[in-house]
Amino acid sequence: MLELTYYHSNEEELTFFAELILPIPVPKLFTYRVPRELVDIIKIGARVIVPFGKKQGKVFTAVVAGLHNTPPSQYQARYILELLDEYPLVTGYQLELFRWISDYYMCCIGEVMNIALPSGLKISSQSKVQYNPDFDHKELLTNSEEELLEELKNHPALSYDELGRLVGDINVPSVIKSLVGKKAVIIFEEVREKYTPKMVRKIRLHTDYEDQTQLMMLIHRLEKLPKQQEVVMRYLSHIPVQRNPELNQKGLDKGILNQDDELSQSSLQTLIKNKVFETFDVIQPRFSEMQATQAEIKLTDAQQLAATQIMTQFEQQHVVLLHGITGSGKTEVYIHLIQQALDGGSQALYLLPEIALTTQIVVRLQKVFGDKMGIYHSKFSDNERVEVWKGVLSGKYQFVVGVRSAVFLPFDNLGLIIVDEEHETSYKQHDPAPRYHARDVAIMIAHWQQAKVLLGSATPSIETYYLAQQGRYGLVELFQRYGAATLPEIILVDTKQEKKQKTMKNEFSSALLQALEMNMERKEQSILFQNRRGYSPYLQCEDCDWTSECPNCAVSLTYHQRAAELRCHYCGHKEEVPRLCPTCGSTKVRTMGYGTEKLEDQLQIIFPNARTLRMDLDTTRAKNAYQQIIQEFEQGDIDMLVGTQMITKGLDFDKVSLVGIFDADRLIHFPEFRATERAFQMITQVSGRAGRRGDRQGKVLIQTSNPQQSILQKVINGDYKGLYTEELLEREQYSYPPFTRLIKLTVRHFEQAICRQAAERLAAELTDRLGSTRVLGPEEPLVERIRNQFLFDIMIKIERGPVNMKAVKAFIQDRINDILTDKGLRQVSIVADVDCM
DNA sequence: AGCACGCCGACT
DNA sequence: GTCGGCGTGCTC
Repeated sequence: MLELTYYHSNEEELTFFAELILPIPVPKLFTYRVPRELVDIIKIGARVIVPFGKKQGKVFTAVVAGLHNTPPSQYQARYILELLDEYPLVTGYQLELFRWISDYYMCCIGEVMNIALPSGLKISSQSKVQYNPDFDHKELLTNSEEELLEELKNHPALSYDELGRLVGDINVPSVIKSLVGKKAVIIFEEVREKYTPKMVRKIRLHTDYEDQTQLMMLIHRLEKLPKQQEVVMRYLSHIPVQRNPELNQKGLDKGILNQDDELSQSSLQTLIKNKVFETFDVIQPRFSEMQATQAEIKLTDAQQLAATQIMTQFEQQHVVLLHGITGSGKTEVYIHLIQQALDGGSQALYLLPEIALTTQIVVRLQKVFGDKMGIYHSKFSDNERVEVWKGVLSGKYQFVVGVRSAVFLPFDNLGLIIVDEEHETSYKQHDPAPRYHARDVAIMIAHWQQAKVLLGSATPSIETYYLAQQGRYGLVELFQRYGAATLPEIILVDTKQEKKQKTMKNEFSSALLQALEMNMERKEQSILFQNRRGYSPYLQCEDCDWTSECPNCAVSLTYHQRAAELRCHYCGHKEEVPRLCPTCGSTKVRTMGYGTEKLEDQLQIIFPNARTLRMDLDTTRAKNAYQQIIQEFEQGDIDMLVGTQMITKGLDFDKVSLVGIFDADRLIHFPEFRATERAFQMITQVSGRAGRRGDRQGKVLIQTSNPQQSILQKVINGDYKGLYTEELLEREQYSYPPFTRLIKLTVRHFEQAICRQAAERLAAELTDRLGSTRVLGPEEPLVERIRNQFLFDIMIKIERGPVNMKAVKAFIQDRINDILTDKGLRQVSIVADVDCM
């Protein structure tokens, strides 16, 4: 008896449970039972496959966040089906990071994991439909059922999505449901490993012939078979089997032996059949193994000084801001510091905004770091991203250059993180959750791993510069342009005046036209910046004032001439261009305002001989289009490049000596508290594209209706500090960052009244506790309806200082939950954006 | 997020 | 009368 009791209790203790992160937006972990055979090998940070929900066969990939032996009291835990990793795929630091992000950015940990893991690491099941070959009651079927079944007969198995694409307007789920009832089809869950290593088939000489005598005999034996002999000789010319048997074991790409003629292919086949050669498969990395070719980079005196100052400041500070003007050669300083970090045995991460991570910079870094460097970019395939993840885990990649999401890679020994173009808003993820800021996350990670953070920018964000001024961050300045390059000359063109004098040609001032013409004569390139894509932002009828508007959103429809359609930039809605005014039938429908497309059009009319290119979201949608345009501009005989903010970063062209900026006023007067800062940053950035040439000063022409505006004066003088001082005063006066932290709550609903009601109640409840100075709104955002959902914004401002932000966020979350569970306010959705931008 | 269960309008 | 619409609530 005693013994039985003993065994029993022991068995209970041996039952282990795992706390799992599942990729679903639910604010909790899920408890699963660990099968006995996995108890000893399962580890925190490993991935597992678990069944989930009522549906048979539905599975998810989850990550183990904890292990214990306390059985849940409220429910029966289900068993983990499979363990995917022998070693943790997610490090302890990452789990801590996931938790921190979900707390700080007010989202679920599953949402964090979902964004953090490349999808190649997440296996999930998908319902598939298959034709039942035993079915023979065709007479029972309706038309649409028959149509669906026909498709299923022609394919092995299809998902609902695939079926939907094959058969136009059939309600796939409901028809499938009835087909299942009639036993015409079978549904099953398919689980598919997404990551597949790239395999190459190689051949090597059979081990027997590594022996010299054997090899000689073989060659002799092949005297009468010249083709085969030639193949063997060709192999030996690539692989000196005698001198280096290990090389033989590594083998040779099959392609190399039979690349030029097909006859040798059959000879090779025979040799393989006769066991002279053997084939084998090896995993090949998707990234070419590039060796470093440049041992060291030379720093100018100014760069060397900056590097030394940064290192000195790192002794006191965890974060240092490198304020260096465009073209001052910050990259060399970065490379130098990364090298130092790697030499010290730690890892390094170099973050860049998406559009700045170009081939130009990658090639430059590869020269120095070779195959020690991983690249993490959204344009890369899933398989490639999985390889970088695993490469960081295994230690293959000590250094990664990447975009925002690279902060999620499994580093555990970072020494240095560089956040270049620190002020860039694309570091903040907008949608979906987690709405994280990669710069701030990087600083958190560095804090845990005792790494240093270097923020770089020519135009730092006000927040960062403020912290540097406060002494919270170090500050190093680099104001000398690299080489003999000088800053461009910036000229303000008064469009109001030119309009009065009737010297404008369409959107072009005479000053800009003259400069463009001169540049063409000199065979130098020009860049024209207009931060608006499409032909014109809206159409308008001259007779009745009708304007083109999106049926789903509260915005105008943009006219795209090339595609010959009207498009909504918010929901993607498209419609045909009306020939006559839809309301009054007038023919006087005009394009109003202008985007990049219209500018390109007008350029071609004004300069019929000019070769122009356009770079915006519309021309760069294809996979390599961005790269192609850059290459064409660099190498082709292109005179002018018209583009949106895409052209502001990462492009270093030698022959660009003129930059034209349109509609500066629209940038400056955008109704948003960061507008001035943004405008300064953007205009300064674009201006930096000019005058990179050492021999002659570049020129920047800014078209504005009010050249007196102080921000433009500051741009001309490169007066960042002036801008900062002025901005800071405003920010303090109106309680904006850096003096406060912002949390924006967006309330959405299909009915405006319900949306307003929910928002008003939420705002009232928040104000009740936080006070009316801390809660603004609810207020209709600039676009008050998107995809037929009405929006209301509530802005919460919490002053920096002794405020428990955790408690504030918990309170806000409480109030949100209160609204969401209210039966009277069904289907309201509320999104929190912490540190919104 | 899925997905199933469950309660009210247009069809045999 | 049912079929199927989507609103509601749960998932270890």
